[in-house]
Amino acid sequence: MASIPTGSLLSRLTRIVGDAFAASGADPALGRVVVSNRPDLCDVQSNGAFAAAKALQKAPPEFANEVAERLRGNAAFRDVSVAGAYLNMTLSDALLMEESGERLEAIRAESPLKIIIDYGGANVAKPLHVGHLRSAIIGESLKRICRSLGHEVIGDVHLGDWGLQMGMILHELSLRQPGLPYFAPGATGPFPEEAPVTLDELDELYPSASAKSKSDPEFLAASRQATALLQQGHPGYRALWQNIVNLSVSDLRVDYGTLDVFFDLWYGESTVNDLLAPMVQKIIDDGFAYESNGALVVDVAEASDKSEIPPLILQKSDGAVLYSTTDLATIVLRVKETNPDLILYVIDKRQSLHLVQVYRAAWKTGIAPRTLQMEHIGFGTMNGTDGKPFKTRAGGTMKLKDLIQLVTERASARIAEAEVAQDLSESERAEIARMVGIATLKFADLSNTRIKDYVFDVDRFSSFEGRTGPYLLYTAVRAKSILRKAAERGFTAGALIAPRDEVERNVLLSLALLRDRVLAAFASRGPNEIADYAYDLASLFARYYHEHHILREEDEAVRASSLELVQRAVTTLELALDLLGIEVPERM
RNA sequence: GUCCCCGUAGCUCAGUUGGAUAGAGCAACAGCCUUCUAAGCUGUGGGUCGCAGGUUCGAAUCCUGCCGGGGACGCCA
Repeated sequence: MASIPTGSLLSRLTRIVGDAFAASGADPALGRVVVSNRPDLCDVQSNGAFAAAKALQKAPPEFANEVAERLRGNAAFRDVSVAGAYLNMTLSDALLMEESGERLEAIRAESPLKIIIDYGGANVAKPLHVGHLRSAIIGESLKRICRSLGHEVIGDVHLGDWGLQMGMILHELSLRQPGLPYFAPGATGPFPEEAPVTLDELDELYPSASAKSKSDPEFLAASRQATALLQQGHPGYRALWQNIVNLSVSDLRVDYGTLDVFFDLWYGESTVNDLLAPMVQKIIDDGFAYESNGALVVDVAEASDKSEIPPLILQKSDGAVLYSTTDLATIVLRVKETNPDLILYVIDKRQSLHLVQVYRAAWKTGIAPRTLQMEHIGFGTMNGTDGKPFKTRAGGTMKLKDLIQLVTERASARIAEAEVAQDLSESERAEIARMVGIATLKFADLSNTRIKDYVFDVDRFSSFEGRTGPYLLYTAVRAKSILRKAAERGFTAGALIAPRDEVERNVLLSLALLRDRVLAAFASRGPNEIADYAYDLASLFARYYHEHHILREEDEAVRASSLELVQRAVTTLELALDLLGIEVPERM
């Protein structure tokens, strides 16, 4: 163990065991090492002996014992035993101590990928509501996970700013305030710099227009026409649209900022407007598009499809484009600007068919090289406790702002009740309350499997008990508090000594598994793997500091080692939480 | 109708890609605050993994068929 190992703990052990498998004539891939599901027996195990023995036509226990014998000399293990044909390994203290450092650099990709993550899903002029929460939270976490592996990642909010909803708003405004200069026939400007409505008015405008469009066909037709005019460059509509976008984006930045969600690009569907016509023309020229029922479409069906995949619509019969078209043009732009290896679309799972159409059309028409991977990172619906899509108690749509305020207020109340951080200023306590509230929301979301619907229970989430974001923060904050008090007393961390008991050992093992969990989370695009890990580590650590009073420890070497362990736990826990997009306060 | 996703403890959810005795939190019950923050820690009880077949040395996990829930299926996003 002289050289600094690279990779994760399990990949390193898999290499060792794989070599032993190979030396016994078996496929080294069968020597895969996993965390033990029998922690009473061992730390890690390899189950490949069954399959390897079968291939070699040997008795499984015999093969397992042969491999075990080869492994017994290795300094990585304190003990290697065989049960049936399970290969059970207990790690050496030296290995545990060495691997329990954070060392994320050991798993950085050798050839980093260029990745674009398309998340957020905000629509201009529509307030963010709880339905937007998941895309923002999952996307932000994936962005951080990808970056931690050294990939070059660009997060793009991809605003919905070019579709029918804009036409509805423009038309509604033209009815309410027909005297505005934007609507004067033939007007070419100059137009006002500021939007003619406030944010509050805007919040009310879309729901109102949307409702009208459902009951009033004339209104809908006029909205469609306004959409088409906007897209074709009507000067007044464009000016008004820009004013509304600016107003809305400034508000979105605030909300996303409160959530600690940060985008590198604030592009929207409109960004690619100038690319649309040439793109469509080229698709026509190349023979991929044809007219069908008045619309211009591209076939994307394939012979192997289990059900019929309808063609992608490039242009509606009224000449307007829709999101299929802007999504395609967005790929044109992304290939041109970034030439990514991978695009992740963090979008509601119900849009899977749409995305399949887009990928296929992009590959087929040559817009995307075949080497460009595009993946739909779908997620389930956030439901209320009744199992139906989440609504407020009054039955309305809950705005994200209101939800954030709600969890923040609960956190604030808890801080006051617990009488903590009373020496801090009001604004500092407010910031802590925000962090606790955001941790509540994010951990609740990210600890669920992405693809499944989940129940959003405000009462449960803001109770802050048990397996919650606040629990993780609390554990980390207490650990930090120990370090702070140690520093006040002049105690310093020192060399780790061998773990004294199972509790301490379990913390070391958990710390050593961080890199494996990050790799697993990347592979599955599943932040919940990190969320599970963070909770496991936090609860093991909580048990540890309950059982070992660190500052009262009189043996200096033990105390220094314990402080080192606390330091590693804090670093690792904070890192895991950071990958989830969760910030840890100093106090709470 | 066709296709996709889901079904695990009373409730909300995990389950390391096929491994041993299926795990957490909440709720219930019993302990622990002159001791580094009790938003905590320890313990107890609670399961035909929707049902039935199949593949395998081995299945909550893979295959088939049912049952139940959700979703998608060309001019909304």
